[in-house]
Amino acid sequence: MNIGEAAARSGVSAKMIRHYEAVGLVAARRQPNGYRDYGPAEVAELRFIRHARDLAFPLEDIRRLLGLWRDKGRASAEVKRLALAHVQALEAKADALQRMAGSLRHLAEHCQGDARPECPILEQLEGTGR
Amino acid sequence: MNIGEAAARSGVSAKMIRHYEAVGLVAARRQPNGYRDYGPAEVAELRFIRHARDLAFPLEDIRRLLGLWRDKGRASAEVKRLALAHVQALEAKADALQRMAGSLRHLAEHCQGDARPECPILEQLEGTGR
DNA sequence: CCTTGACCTTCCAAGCATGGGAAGCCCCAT
DNA sequence: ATGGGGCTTCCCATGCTTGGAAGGTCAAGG
Repeated sequence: MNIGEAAARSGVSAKMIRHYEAVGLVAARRQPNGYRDYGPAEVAELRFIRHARDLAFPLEDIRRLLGLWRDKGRASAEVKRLALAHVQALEAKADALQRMAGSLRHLAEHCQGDARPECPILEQLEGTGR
Repeated sequence: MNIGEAAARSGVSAKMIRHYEAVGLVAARRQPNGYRDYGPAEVAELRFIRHARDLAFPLEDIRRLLGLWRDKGRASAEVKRLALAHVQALEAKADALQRMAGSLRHLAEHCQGDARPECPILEQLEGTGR
């Protein structure tokens, strides 16, 4: 099948399918006319990538996950290790964002938000301290 | 003062100071020899930018915040509006990350993580659903 | 047979914010 | 005058995705 149908079936845009091929994630055969040719196996791999991206795995992680997935004799310990490391990264990021949101929200609560210029938010940003 | 000292005093790298100038955030006078020349006002603006970046404000928001900060007759309502919108964006991102971490952690908990190949994580990524 | 439109190909670029590095100029102390 | 450190500009890379331009390919219909 052509790239368009593979995109529709996998939920990965044609643009990204070409990109994943360029970075060596999913190889595609070629039809005589030069068009990329996909079978069910490739579509499944693309879907796998999409699901991994939905969990915000970076492409390098996905490369390893794909390798493990293809390897029927893999050790699930390896997969779990990757996954838990990623969970930690996600939680660290989420915490950082949550902290920023919290302190900014706190500042905003003390801002009148009217026509006058006084504003603790700007004062905080201005401050020399950290 | 030269860019190096402005960097040290503001906590913004010289690299980024030049970038902020290139995108029109903070203009710098020039010394006769072509070096950028900074005074306390510019250093304060750079510090302002750094603090805003510490709260993950995008540069476009910072551009507006800087404008409001310079405008002594601003309405704090405008600042508050910007801040709260950003808080929402931060919390949305944090929630998304937290959700991903949660579901991935859940999957990992059901993975034996031993030498055998069975792995619910890979099975989930493989799945056609969602 | 020829046109049209939908599909495919490649390459280039932007976006976000930051950092790394090269080539060359400027200034000061030795 | 020589060396070193700071300054200048310019290009490149990161990570992921999307956009467009210019052109080739194919099927349907006049």
